[in-house]
Amino acid sequence: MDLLVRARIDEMRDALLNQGISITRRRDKMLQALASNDRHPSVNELHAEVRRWYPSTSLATIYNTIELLKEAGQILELEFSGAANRYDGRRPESHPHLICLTCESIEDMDGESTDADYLDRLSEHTGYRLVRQRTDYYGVCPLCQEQTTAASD
Amino acid sequence: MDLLVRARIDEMRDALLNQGISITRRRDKMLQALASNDRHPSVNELHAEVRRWYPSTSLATIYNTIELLKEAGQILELEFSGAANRYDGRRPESHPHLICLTCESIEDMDGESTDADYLDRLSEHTGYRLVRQRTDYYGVCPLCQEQTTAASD
DNA sequence: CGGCGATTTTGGAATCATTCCAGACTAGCA
DNA sequence: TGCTAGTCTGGAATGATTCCAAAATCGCCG
Repeated sequence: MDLLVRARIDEMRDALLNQGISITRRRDKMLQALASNDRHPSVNELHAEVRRWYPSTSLATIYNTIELLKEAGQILELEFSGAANRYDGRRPESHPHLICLTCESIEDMDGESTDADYLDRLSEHTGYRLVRQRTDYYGVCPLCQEQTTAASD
Repeated sequence: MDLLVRARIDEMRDALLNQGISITRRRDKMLQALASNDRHPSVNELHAEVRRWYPSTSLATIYNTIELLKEAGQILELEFSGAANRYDGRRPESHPHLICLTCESIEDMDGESTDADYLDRLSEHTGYRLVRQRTDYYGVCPLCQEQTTAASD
């Protein structure tokens, strides 16, 4: 397994333990699923993955674990109204994404994450006590562009 | 009525007419509601507003009109998964918002909107054909901070 | 004015992600 | 083995959004 993935899993594990939350088998599988998947999985995808090992796992457990991870600041939630939310467990700090409106793929964009300093400065300026940022770009990914072009020939 | 509001209503009206969409009485009220409300109303709030004039108006009509406005590029939709979507009919181009996690208020942030040039340059760089951007900052607004402080005394 | 076809609107049902909850289960420990 | 706290399940509840067929309305022409 990728060293970075393993490191990330440990990071999440430690963060949960620090909050007095135990790492059950299902939770552990979920951390693995999150750390090793860079496609920003939905709850259903995580559910399917954990089920491969523990078939009795219910959806509620996935939602529950996501809640715990959010409280520990170890997961980034991308909200959508029409479709299911998507999650980034690899980089929990705010960072920009490229979202394809056609195939619903989501990928991390180059560029650094928003750091606390920046939010602090902006908090000063706006009067808000800012805690996170969301920056996403919507469009059509290269692959979907190709397929559209091909289809119209 | 504010001149800018009136101008904005005309702008939306023209955009719809250009697409061959007629301005019915309900749609007209909805344009007024959108142009004169800077709180980023939800569908329910728009519904309530239009109902003040046409009490029989159904929710479906509001959703329907929003769809038309989206197609005409005349409204900005802010999606949320837990809560209702919110709409900005005053500035339909992508621009950043300040969102209060406590009272759910949303306000426009100072600063210019994302212009097409910027998206074009980023499209070049990423390979995506980008059409819009979402940038929002989440935190606690000044008013809610006050109230928290007061309550803890 | 009266009727006609096209568009709009209604109201209720359907969908679907998410949340809630009560009861069943499990792990760790005495 | 039995206890307790924490976990998990399965299903029901919630709520925003979408869908759809029937009713209402509009613009237009005779």
